[in-house]
Amino acid sequence: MATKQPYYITTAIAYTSGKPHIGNTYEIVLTDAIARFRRNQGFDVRFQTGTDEHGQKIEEKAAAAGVTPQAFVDGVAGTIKDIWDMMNVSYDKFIRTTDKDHERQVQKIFKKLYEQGDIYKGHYEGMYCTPCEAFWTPSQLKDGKCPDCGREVRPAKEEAYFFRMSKYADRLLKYYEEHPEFITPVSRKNEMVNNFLKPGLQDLCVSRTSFTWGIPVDFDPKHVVYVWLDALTNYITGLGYDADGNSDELFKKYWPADLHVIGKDIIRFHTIYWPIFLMALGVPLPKRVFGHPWLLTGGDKMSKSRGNTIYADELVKVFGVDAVRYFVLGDMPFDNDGNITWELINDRINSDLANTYGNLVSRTTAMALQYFGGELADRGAAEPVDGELKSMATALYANVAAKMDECRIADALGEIFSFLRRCNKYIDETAPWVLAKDEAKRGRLSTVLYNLAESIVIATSLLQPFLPATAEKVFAQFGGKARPYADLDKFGLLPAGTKVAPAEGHLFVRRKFEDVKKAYEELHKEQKPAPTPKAAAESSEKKAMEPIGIDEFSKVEMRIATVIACEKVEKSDKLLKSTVRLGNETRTVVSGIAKFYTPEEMVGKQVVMVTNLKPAKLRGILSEGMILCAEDAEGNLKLLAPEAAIADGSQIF
RNA sequence: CGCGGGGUGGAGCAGUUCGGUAGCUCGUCGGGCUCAUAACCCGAAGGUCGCAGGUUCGAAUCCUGCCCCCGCAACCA
Repeated sequence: MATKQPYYITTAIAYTSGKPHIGNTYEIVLTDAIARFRRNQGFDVRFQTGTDEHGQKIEEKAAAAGVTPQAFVDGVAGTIKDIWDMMNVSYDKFIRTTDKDHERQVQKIFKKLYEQGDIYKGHYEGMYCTPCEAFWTPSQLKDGKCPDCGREVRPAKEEAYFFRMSKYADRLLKYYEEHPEFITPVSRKNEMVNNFLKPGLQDLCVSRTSFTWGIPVDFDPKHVVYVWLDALTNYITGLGYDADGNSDELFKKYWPADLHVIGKDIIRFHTIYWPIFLMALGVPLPKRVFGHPWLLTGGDKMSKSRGNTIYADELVKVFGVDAVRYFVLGDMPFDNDGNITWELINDRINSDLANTYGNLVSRTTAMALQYFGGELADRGAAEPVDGELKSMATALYANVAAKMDECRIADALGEIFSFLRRCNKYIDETAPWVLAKDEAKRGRLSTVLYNLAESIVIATSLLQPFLPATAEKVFAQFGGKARPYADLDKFGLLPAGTKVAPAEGHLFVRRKFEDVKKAYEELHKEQKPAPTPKAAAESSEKKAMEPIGIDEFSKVEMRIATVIACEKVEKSDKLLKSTVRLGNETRTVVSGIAKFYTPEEMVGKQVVMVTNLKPAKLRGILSEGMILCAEDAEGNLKLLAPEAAIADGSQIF
């Protein structure tokens, strides 16, 4: 191969609203493993990742933290990059949607699509309920009135730009048919076709006027470009795509992408909107989109409010980078969501990495050193038992590559570990410690150890994309070099006379779960009072608690109230509707505390209430205040109450 | 009837597209070995494949109905 074949692979860009958890981190590690594997196969790989930094949510978070949106995203993007780097991710480009050249291209793309008629100016249209601040379609109305509050609605419009999606639907369907591997796993394809394409594509809203933290539409600056046109185009702007036709060499070389790795939740955007945008731009479509499943904790989705979030850096502190990489890669099913808990990780690391792999390396090293001073040589004393080992070794690469081609990463690792187990069995079959007792069997003993070392080099070469740092350690012990993938179909390339070096400690340490638990608790003890300075997102959130003057505080009116009646809000699982007495006035308050208090418990309780909060309607009920609660790290809520009973309506200051 | 995913031995998962003896890893129990990280190797127990019908010579797999769990959406002032 004179020139290497290019291979362009990307992750979704991470949203900079906060510190990414292990589920987000999984995606980047997964992509890294594929990228490294392709490099080892001889592809000229370009691997791009980055951050998605615009949008209303970020604008709000930044405001809450008292910083500019730019300062906010700078902090979070830094945190994300730190985590990616910690995980030993070999990306070539880290793009941020606030990069100037990206922003400029998005504006150009928007304009181009507008000028050629794919984007048009329109408006949301519908029946508007002013108190609810919501649009309704005629079919949603109940007896011609707001389905939420039952009040009158009026026709209203809000200006926005739209992309004409339906125009390209037929071409997209044809592309699906001609490229059956485009959507991986294929089961998702039907979902897309049946749910979105067949019923007819709706035009997509591509601009907003309700917030400003975004890329302005240059010819109509009260609009900012809305999410997908901004975010998805990173894949081409990161290669230097130019809407006017002056694209960089990089773009010409690497586009179309070979693989977009994304979460299953955004498959729709990558397999419908993204290809359609590209068609409109006259740019070739990516070859494949892999929608990976999610990592759940104990079967539940990770979320901060649930308090079950697991972060990569915590896991790494306890287990090490490669062990964490191994777990997320090796234990994730292809099509269904995977499960991650501290106990599962520990079990997996102990049995696979420490027992099967680490111990294999360890015992082979020990015997080579003990019997031959570390010197390896195949003395030609082959026996029939060797055959099975060798044929499995030489077939391994093809099997692993086949799984990798299907994006079945866990299965690829499974192939390698089956082989490593076979190696352990080979030791038992050949019983080198028995051979060692008989001087006449010395040749055979040497051959057996040579075969083991050779097997370890082969397996480790294939493990390198998954466990890069570990692989380096093993190569350092066994001849210093990885085996080129082109040579993996041969057995016996390790030069005679290669010296096995003693190990520097164990590759992976076995741990009892109690010890892991202790380490975990230790970690959380430290973190609570003093957050690590590294967690930029968190520290910037803390900034929201900067000092305020008494004048600002006194704007908040808080009073004591007694709950005189309380019921669950129908069809909601978090809301309680309480009627409270505030001196000679009664009010209705809706609170999200149903998970922690029953209506019966509430009645008769004295609570602390914010009384001058703008009333808001929740689930159709007007809430005239806010009952104060304290929240712990797990998201549990406890009501605040006066230390002793006091008259309703009493002021708090 | 808002949308979607799922229910397979104690745990985590394959298998379901194109029906044909239910498979893997871990755990448990018994045995072997001692080079090795109480590791390794062999063997065993353990499942009416959520429930009920149906199609079929035959269903985890196809059809119908139902139950349960989870995610999204709405709601967390």
